[in-house]
Amino acid sequence: MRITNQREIILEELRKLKTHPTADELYDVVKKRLPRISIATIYRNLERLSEEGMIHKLEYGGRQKRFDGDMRPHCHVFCVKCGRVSDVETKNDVNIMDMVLDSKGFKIFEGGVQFEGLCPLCQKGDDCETLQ
Amino acid sequence: MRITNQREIILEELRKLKTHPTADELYDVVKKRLPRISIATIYRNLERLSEEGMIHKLEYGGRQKRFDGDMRPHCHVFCVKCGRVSDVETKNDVNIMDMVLDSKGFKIFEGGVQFEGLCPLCQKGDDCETLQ
DNA sequence: GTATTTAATAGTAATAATTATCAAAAAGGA
DNA sequence: TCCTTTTTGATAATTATTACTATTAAATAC
Ligand SMILES: [Mn+2]
Ligand SMILES: [Mn+2]
Ligand SMILES: [Zn+2]
Ligand SMILES: [Zn+2]
Repeated sequence: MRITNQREIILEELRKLKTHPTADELYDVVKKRLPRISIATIYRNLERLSEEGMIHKLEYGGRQKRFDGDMRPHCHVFCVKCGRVSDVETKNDVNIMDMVLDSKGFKIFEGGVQFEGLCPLCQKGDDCETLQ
Repeated sequence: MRITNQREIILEELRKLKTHPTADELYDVVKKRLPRISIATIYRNLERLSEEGMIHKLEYGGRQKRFDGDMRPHCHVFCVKCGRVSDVETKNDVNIMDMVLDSKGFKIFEGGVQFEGLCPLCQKGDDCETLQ
């Protein structure tokens, strides 16, 4: 995979963020360094980088995918109201993959615990849906 | 909640299916019994039934929502290629909620294990994306 | 039983997120 | 440098979902 300037900066900015941004949220950040970048380039590269195993694509509830530059294994919680995602610190004494008894023919290569909840903002009753 | 004919048949057909159908997949099934039903009625009722806790809405970010008429607690695996969802049988000896050490201000009310993998069709290399 | 109110439906328009397309530019050799 | 391949920016197209609205059906009041 070629390391273009766009690709490098997208990865760099994603890694800086601890917010698990959506494509358009990351677009807003990257635009500050590359004002002429296209949203399509963001989508394309996030897809590509996750294929290459350099970032995580988070397909949790909510209508938008989110992305994570932190490749260390860890759990997430997502807000069922606004879709925000946060890391969760957990005890590390369970091997999830060992729990499977029957996967109905699916080849499983990843398993993780996901929590659902309300983010601090949504707990306050803020209508933060639109900020998502 | 009124029990209309449409609502009843949507619930009935969803419960028959073990496939975790999308709204449009269920639409195709229900149409056989109610040829004049609207896709909007399917969406509306699936939303309503899940609000009432009668069915599960399975949300995978950036993908079509899927629905499950089986309310017994169980785990799912979804195919990262085509989005199909299947039940996973698991050992039932872990209390996920006890694993949390720090949820960064999120109020957590549910936690579950979710698996990612490839469905039997996608393993064969079938381009089943369109059949989804 | 008929009138009035309320909820649900079908059909379709609007919206939001993502993906596809394509000509131009950039990257990486030979 | 010249040639080939990859990537990009701009935008069109698609997909999934939600919103809207006139009509119909159900429930309740009279
Ligand atoms: Mn994370
Ligand atoms: Mn299920
Ligand atoms: Zn929230
Ligand atoms: Zn598949």
